[in-house]
Amino acid sequence: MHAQSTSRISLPSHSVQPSLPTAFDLTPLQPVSFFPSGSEIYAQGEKAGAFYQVEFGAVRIYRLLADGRRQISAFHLAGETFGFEADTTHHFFAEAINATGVRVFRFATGADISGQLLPLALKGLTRAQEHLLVLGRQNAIERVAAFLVDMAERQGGLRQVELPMSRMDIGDYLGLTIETVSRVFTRLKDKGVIRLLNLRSIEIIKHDALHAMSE
Amino acid sequence: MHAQSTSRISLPSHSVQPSLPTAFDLTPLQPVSFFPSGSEIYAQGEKAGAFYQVEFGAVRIYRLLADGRRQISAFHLAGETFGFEADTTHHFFAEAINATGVRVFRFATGADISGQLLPLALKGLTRAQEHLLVLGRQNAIERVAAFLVDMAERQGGLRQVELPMSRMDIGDYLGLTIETVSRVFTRLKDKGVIRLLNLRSIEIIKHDALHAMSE
DNA sequence: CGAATAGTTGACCGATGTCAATGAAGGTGG
DNA sequence: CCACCTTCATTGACATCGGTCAACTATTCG
Repeated sequence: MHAQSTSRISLPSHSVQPSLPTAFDLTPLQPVSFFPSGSEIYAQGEKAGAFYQVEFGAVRIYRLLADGRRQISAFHLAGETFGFEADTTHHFFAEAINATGVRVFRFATGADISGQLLPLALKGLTRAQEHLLVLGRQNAIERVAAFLVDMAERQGGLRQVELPMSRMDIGDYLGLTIETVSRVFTRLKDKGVIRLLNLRSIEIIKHDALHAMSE
Repeated sequence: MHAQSTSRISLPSHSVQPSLPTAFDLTPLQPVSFFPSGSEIYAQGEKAGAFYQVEFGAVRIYRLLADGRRQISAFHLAGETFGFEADTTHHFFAEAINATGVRVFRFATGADISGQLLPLALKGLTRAQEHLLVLGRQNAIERVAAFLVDMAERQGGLRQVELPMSRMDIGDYLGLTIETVSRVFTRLKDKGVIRLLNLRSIEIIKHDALHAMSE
């Protein structure tokens, strides 16, 4: 299920806002690796030694329990960076949710890139800690509302929000089952808070109400 | 409820294992600030500009929802470091759980300490992401078992484990109520997996069983 | 020693999970 | 381009785990 990380493809027409303060000079102009839908970018236990920036598409980061229960700790959209680890081993799985282009930055051992990596790591830490509040203390409606607000903000705050991931992915991110996610979507629709344009995109009708629900 | 961060106290007799690879040369020999039980070390919204190393005692990091629900994202024990933020503002509260001594490292704006901070941030990130799995996908017994295993490991893997925090703190860390935490402790005791020596310390009788429960 | 605080236990309830049936959407081959 | 099939999502009935409320017990601190 490994992606062919050799193929070079041209950049997509829609621009990607750079999340990095300055261009990385350690490895200039990395080629973009293409990962088909569902393919693995790296696996738990593998040797780490690079980080990754999404050019287009979307990525899920997750962990598994022995019996198959899955927790998605993060989604990464275009422009976002992931894959750095505390030691030289990956502690999580990374998979392409859709057809996804990823720029891989390998770093030579010894090269000091902590200045560039630290803000990214701290951002990720804050994000993870905020997600802990959602999983630990919010009910199903609040979780879904928080998720939709977050996705909307990361897409520029537009009314229409694209959800590149399945209901199962959303459930595994929010600590819910697909049935509960589906029921909450229906409730939000019935309340007139959102509209379901199709399975993978929604329109936020009452932004304030949604924001209030997410606490 | 602010602690007097001026008082200097002598180091405790029991040694503190350093979690920092090398001594921080930016601000050598920081005094230790003392925080009485329950006092605030910093608050959400406050200006950040330092990080903190626990000398003795224990610290809780948490966030609140508007209605008072609390999620503790981390406990920090002797030797551990906390308090760095993605921007110049604290996003969480930090409180002393018990009488606690903290070494405060202020950094001048501009000073590049990313080399020292990055490994700490990455460790925290991995910890937070692993905690997401617990909150998102594990039931009450598994959560408490995982908590006890973690506390035991952080205290050197001894049979006897000190729990410096209250049942309420444990509940707010694990996304459970105090009643559920208490019931799980009782069940683990009845199964002969642990013994309750007193309210704040337990003995692990069947370490393998406990580890298996935590998945 | 007594009051206040923290923890335990029990009865009951409700939110969310489980299991199952139905419906919608997307991909593939004719 | 359409029909079929597979996959994904929705909806309903029911079960269960953990929360809520309340009473009781233990511990700590003045």
